[in-house]
Amino acid sequence: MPEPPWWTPRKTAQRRSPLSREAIVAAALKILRAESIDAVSMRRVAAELGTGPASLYAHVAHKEELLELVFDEVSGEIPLPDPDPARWREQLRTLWTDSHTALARNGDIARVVLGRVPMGPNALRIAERTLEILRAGGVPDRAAAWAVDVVGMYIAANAIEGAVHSANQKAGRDPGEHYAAVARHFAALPADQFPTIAALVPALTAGDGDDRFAFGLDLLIEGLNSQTGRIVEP
Amino acid sequence: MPEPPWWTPRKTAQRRSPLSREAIVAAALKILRAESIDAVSMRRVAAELGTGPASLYAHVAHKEELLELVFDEVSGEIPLPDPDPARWREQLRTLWTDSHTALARNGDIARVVLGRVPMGPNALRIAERTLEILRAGGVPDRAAAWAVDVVGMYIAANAIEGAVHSANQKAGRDPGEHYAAVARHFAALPADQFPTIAALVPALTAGDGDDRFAFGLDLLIEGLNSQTGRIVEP
DNA sequence: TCTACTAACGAACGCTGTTCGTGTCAAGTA
DNA sequence: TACTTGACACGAACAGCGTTCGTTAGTAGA
Repeated sequence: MPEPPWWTPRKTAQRRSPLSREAIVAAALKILRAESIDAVSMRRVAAELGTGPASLYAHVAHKEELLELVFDEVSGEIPLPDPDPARWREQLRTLWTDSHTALARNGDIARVVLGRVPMGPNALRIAERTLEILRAGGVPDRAAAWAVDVVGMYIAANAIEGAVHSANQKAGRDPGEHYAAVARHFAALPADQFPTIAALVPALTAGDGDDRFAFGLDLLIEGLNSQTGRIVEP
Repeated sequence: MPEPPWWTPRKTAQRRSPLSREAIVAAALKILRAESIDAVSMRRVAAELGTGPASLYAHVAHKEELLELVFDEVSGEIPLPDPDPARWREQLRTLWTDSHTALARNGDIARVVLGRVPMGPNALRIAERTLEILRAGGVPDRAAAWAVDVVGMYIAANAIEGAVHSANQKAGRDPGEHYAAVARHFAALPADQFPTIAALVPALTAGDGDDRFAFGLDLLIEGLNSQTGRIVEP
């Protein structure tokens, strides 16, 4: 029975792609790695999966929730050491450096964690292990608890800095040239107002992001070490 | 001489408002303080000045440049101490705490500085003074230079965290209830996988943002103190 | 008085996150 | 086997975004 030609023809009954939360997170992570967190829009993720933006909202409440899921996925890449009381400082340095590396490797993902306590399963596993190591090292409970927070922020801030840096590099802007321009600008500042900056230009432009991260991390760990065994009155 | 009626009549020759970079920055800062950095759009700023968004681009290159100008304006609020070698640690704590306070008082402005070295005149004045104090305290050049970077990141990350927190508070969401929910969630975690988190719930939820900021700042200053006078081989 | 020039501006482009209503398929039930 | 129900994919739309283009208006200099 032929239908009237002005009737809308039925859609071709093509099999629907089985969309899932995992597939959406994977697509977002792919875009994040290839470009940046700004490139991760609901439309881009949907296009990556061959569908429209509205389809994602059946599996994910907001864009923010999606980004938190991506963050936890990235957190799963961080290797967890078994606590060894004799090597607690070394273990913390490794764990925190690995955390920084994992975040920095995945674009500006660290942006989503600032201002929000990450509570995904992988993030909690890391927090648990970190607290165990700190306690094994004799750091008092409250210092240990706050250290997780404080160091987490430090790691995130550094990862963002590193991500911006490598994004510039990827965009073809030469970071060496940038640093040289900064150094020139510092050296050209009025000597009567900025004598110390001018004198410290070599120190200010020395080292890369990883060196600076390690420096700050050592300060924090050294600070924690000086708290071991100390009784803190409430 | 009457013109053909289909010709467009001349606009009423009204006096134009004198737009300026300062006025634009002031308007942006006003919106930032009243709401958040997300509310600072070119359209909102223009509307605040009774004009359209295109008019701003004669005075400011991008939105980013505008935000950097706003950041430097905020940096100008931070009081600068005169270096006193005997009190260098106390002076650093004051300067850095004041920096944190100034940023936290102005919404999420700290967001603009992550991934970017602030080089406005006020930011440079702070860096200069900070380096002077560090040197007066006997901190080696490279450690002093990197400390400015490292502590700056720490301050910015904390200010963002604090801003998100007070934004939630302003939006009517009770932060106490939020913390209680977090504590309940921690306590409800499977005890075999997360014994330490469960045991440390009181410590994990103790203190407010300022307490935690001060704790981390003390770790950093203590770490710097342990570097004074130490010769670092290149 | 006429001419350059600068700044203000209206309109538009292509993008964003999110919602609504519709459409379609698959499983459950009579 | 026929029918209902529920879940979910999806097109279209909304209001907002940063930025650019071409035009217009007011002013300073010749």
